[in-house]
Amino acid sequence: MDISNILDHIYKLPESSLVELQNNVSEITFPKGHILLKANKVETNIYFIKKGLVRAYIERDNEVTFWFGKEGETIISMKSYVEDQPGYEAIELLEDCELYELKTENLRKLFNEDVHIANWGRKFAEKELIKTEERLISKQFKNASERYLELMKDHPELIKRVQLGHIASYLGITQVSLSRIRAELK
Amino acid sequence: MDISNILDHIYKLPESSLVELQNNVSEITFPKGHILLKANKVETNIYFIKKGLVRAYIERDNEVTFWFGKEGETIISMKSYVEDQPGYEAIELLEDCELYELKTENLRKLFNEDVHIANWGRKFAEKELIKTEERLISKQFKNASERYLELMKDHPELIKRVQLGHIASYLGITQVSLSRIRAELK
DNA sequence: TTCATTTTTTATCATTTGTTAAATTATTTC
DNA sequence: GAAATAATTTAACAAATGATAAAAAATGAA
Repeated sequence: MDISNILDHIYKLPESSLVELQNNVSEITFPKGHILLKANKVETNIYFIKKGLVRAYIERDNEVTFWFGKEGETIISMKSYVEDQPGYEAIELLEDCELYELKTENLRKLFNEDVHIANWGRKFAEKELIKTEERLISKQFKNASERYLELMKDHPELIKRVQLGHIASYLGITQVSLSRIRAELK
Repeated sequence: MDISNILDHIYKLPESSLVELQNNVSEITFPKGHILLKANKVETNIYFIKKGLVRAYIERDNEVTFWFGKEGETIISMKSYVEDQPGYEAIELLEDCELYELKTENLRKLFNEDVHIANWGRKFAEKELIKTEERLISKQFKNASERYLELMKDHPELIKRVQLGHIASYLGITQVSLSRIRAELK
């Protein structure tokens, strides 16, 4: 997936602003298993996924995956990006990845200089917010089995590309529970 | 809580932009019990709470409260605001309220004209996003009793101002379960 | 292919949360 | 303040999910 498509898909930018943003982006690749981002560190970049699959997770006694990112999506440590503070999450590459890298510092400059890019940044946060809000509500309304069916419906490819342990923790249940749910659906 | 404090607290605005925003805001009051916003309707305003307390909820067979707003906070139907589509939530006033009203249409104009206001809007969405993300993670990590303790710690005043049925549904459990949890904590 | 390792499933029992109904306590209205 | 109404707690049982362990299946490496 091309960088201009990714940027434009978030919010339609005038050509000059799009070019300005693209000028600050560089390409980089990492192998499967690479830890792109460690917890408790301020991350100074954001990334757009050209190709591949990643997960964001938090480690305590257990390890909880709370986000998957695939082609076209943005990898961002919200705490770093918004508050310049260390984030709680780590990012692991689940497949070999081709990424576009953008320095947060440069993006901030563009936010202050270009009203279109500022609105692009606003739209990005707003869309992420709606997605997160919908997940929260889904968690409040639905039991584990309903949430699994919802995920199968909305993101069938994830089930194929990601191992069940990660899916289970994303759904907020144990792997054993997910296995049981799958067995009951047969 | 004064409107300039509320606006400024989200993101420090230059005086001229602050005035510009304030010029589009009017005051309005509603009594306790008033339904400010109905589900499945495009809401054309956003509100800032000068005084009072509200909740956002969704109705299905049961009724689930997923947000409380108090002094200084912003009442917004994200679906309406971001996508111009009917929202799923209703907003009920839990106390008599004094609100500041701002037409989404006017705000959108300002976003396109004033880079500071665009960044103000960006910061607003980003901060809401972090709050929502933290709630989602709390839901994924903690059991009901831990979530109740967390709420008591972070928002002790809510427990006093809101009846337990609403608190319970906010926490994602039944009122009976919350009662049991409270009994066990004694 | 074969062996070793990892992932997924199955089974059993424990714990948490849900459901329903009734009892108690608090609040509102007259 | 008394009666009516609403909110909260308690109790008993049901359902969902967690924890642990072992078996089965899938994957990867030599």
